[in-house]
Amino acid sequence: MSNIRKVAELAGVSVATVSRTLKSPDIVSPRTRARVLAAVSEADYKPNLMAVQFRSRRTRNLVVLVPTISNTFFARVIGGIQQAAQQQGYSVLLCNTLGREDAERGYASMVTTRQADGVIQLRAYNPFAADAYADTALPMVNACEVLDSPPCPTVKLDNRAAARTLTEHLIDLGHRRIGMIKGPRRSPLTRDRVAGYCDALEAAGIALDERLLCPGDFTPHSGFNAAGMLLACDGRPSAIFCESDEMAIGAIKRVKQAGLSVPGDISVAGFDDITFASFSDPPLTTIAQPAEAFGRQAVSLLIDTLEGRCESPRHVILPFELVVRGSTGSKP
Amino acid sequence: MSNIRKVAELAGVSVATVSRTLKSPDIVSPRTRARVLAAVSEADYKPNLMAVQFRSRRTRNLVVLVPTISNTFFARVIGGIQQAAQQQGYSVLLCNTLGREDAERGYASMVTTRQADGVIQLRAYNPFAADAYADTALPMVNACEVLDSPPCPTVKLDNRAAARTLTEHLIDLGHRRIGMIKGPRRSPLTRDRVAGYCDALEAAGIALDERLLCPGDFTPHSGFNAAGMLLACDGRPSAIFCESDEMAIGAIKRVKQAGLSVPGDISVAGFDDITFASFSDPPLTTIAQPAEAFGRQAVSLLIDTLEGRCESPRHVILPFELVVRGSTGSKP
DNA sequence: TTGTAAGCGTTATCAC
DNA sequence: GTGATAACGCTTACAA
Repeated sequence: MSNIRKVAELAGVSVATVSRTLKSPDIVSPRTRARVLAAVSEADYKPNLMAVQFRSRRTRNLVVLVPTISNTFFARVIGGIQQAAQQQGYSVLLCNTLGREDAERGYASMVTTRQADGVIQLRAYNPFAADAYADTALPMVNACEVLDSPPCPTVKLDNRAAARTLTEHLIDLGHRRIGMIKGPRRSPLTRDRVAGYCDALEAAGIALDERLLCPGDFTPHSGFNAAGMLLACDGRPSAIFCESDEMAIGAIKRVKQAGLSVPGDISVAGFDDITFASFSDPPLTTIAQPAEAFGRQAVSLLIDTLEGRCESPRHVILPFELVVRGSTGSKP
Repeated sequence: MSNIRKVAELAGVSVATVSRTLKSPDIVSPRTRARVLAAVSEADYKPNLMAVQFRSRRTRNLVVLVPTISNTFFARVIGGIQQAAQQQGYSVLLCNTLGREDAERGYASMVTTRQADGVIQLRAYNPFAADAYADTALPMVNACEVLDSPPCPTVKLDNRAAARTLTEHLIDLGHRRIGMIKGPRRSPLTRDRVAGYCDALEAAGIALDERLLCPGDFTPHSGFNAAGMLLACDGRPSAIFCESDEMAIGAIKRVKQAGLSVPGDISVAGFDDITFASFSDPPLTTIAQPAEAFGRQAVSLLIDTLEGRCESPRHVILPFELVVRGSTGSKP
């Protein structure tokens, strides 16, 4: 493998001149520059980034922690992250954590061991040891999910308003008993969405029935199971609001399996607007989020933090949109 | 940030001793070891991996190039990769290429610039410059898709046999006009599967009708469109074999939209057995692949290549399984 | 404008 | 068993 020394020999200059030619071509004389560039291409020289990074003490790598990459919503967020990172000269190291905290910690430690400069988290969990960054800014940004503590820059949806909007849509269709398939209990995101759901009920004068709130884990299977619970419950709901499209797809399967029709007997709504939402039968009513924008904003926030430019807003709220398709209809 | 020198001072030993204590604890005296370890924890010392990698000239990072991470089949392959890599002390840098060759090249160049040791490709494309590794083994392994040239270790399915099995299943159900929604034309994977489809037709004495072969790009949308072509074709098929579950889900939507039932009027089969396959309505008949095994095998093959242990098999063929669900039925 | 040389943090090779 | 030191490939004062 050719290194800078070989190129220097080949061009008959010092290694410093080679380095300068490549970093700031305008400060070397045209003649030298030409000779060096010729030598570079003759030797097919590629700077050893391991050495460059080692010397400059930064990697320009960003770690992205994703709970499940096989969700098209997250995939779109990641697309936005990769695009923005590339534009700003950063690489992305993607980690599919599958919710395993040890995996998250392992990847986050790439920052403490200097393999990456910062972390973008798509889940509410702090992968760093409690006291590691007590004095300095945590090199981390949260997107999609919010993190209560420690405080770090965040880009999120107004989940409470979105959940309220979706619930109001169901109420407008005449539904009074509306089930909700939530995310995991301790998730701040779920907390906000449940609050929005409650807001809508209260505004419509509908009493909250705790039995209509079932927890899930965002997978189709959990949606399927939770829908089974709701169907079995005494005074079953005529509509179900799922906190993710994947759970909604599972819920629809369960409802059909019970011999009921969607939305004829029961309306089902989702959240995220994944690709399969419009291929579901019936197509899903859902909340669309600007996924790519999540990614781009997260990258900006993180790079601002890393490079000490913190005048930018620390919290970004992105807009949502209610997408009405065929899975919701008037109360029978 | 604390470095090895600080720890050495703190423990009153040389940096060499600190390094030895951490790398091979048994060659330092118990007393020294205890002192050093105390200093390590007091200073909260973490070795700077950038320096370690620089010195050892290996990163123990593997780049994984995935066409679309939002496919649950690929997500499972990646799960297998991450698990195997971690066991062998490697980290995974995941790249969602979205089919963009510049992105693939960009990530593959992490190998030439020494940011990673090797590449696992889940697509048939050589991201390295033509002549870069003329003499030495390409630090790359192909999984799922095969690559015709240059030759590199591969882990794949017997796609021809799998396609033949699936086609025979449809023939056994009485179908004679069987449409096929293929992948991109130039894909070796598609070539093999089309060959298996032809094998089955030929064995059953059914003439090949080129009009029943429609290309797609593995997305639900392309399946939807291709199914539209097949429905419009003169002498429309009574069964459609899709080269991916995602396309099958799109095809089912299109068939239903035409007022036809699946499998009542038209049977539809997929390939991959993604999560949504069993949540589709009707649930998909498909070919299940041992996704995690693909990942694990690819990692073994790559690490064998990187570490010069090449006695292991260069090509691994994994088994498939026909999963019959509700989307295929007897010819009406 | 160019060359010399120090230094980034670690590990390996020598001595002792 | 331990310490001094060179080396990895690059960048950047500083000197010429």
